[in-house]
Amino acid sequence: MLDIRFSRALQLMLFLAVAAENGSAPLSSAELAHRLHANPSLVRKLLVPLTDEGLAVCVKGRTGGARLGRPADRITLAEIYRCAVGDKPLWAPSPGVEPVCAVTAHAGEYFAALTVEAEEAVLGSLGDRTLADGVRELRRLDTGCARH
Amino acid sequence: MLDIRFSRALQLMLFLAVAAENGSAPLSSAELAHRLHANPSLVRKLLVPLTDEGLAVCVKGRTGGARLGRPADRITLAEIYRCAVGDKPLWAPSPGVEPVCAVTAHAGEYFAALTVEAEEAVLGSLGDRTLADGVRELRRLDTGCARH
DNA sequence: CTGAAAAGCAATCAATACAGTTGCAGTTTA
DNA sequence: TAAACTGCAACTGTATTGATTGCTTTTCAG
Repeated sequence: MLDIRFSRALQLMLFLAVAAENGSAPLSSAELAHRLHANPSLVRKLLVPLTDEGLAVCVKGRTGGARLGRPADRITLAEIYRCAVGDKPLWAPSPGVEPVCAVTAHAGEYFAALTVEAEEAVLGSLGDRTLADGVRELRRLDTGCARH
Repeated sequence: MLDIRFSRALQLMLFLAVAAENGSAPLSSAELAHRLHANPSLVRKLLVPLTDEGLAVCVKGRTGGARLGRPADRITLAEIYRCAVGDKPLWAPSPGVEPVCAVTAHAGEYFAALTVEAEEAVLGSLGDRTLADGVRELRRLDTGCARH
């Protein structure tokens, strides 16, 4: 399954982060949609879990829009990941019907433990990076390229 | 999407591992299919990448079937994972069309780096465990349960 | 106070990856 | 030589999820 939700959510938060740096007004879903090449309604759907967790804040009404819920250096990519994929496990277990032997009886259990461990590894790697780091990295890539 | 290929491949290899321990004949795809509650043809499809990498060996003809390609203590779960999911990245990037600003220009690059790092973390966690460890763990879970 | 501009939300459509099946050709051995 | 396998290609079905549409509600500028 090609899941692009994390990628989308990350890009969205990066936009909000640079807007926060510039002190600009909240970004409307239409503005974000344009930058993401997506539909405003889709952007609002992506924002739901992010606002639920306080990573973003949406203000309604005219002149409304979205902005960061906290400073970018206090938002980790692990948090964004959790919002984007929700409770979906990293890997799905094969549909376990009645086990046919002693070994398979606990295969589901074993696999679940593996999944948890792998997810922790992923979150660990993402937890080391903040949104502010991401913005810095993008700028570095950009200026590095501009030199050529 | 919920990808159950790794789970299936792992179960398959566990079956082969216990068969190897018992010194029994190669397991036919029909036998494996029965234990996995699947179709023999589907099992053979799952076996293709595993045999390509030498983790399993399939012998054709009457009395044919599948067995481990190496001792179970020299097969890591990371190898099984790689076979099961192939080149599919852990996360897919959002379809990157023309970037609209300097920040997004390298977002794909940045995201790819994140993906690689996360994949390495996952493979690291899986690389610590061998198939033999898995069999031991399943037995432990089984006897632990039987005591109650 | 009123209209414009925004978010929020529900229903629905559409693309696609993947699980699963069928059928047959090739191979080996009892 | 026939049975019991694997190998392989083509196909179908379906669930997930990306994406759209069309509303209602909220807020603020003028």
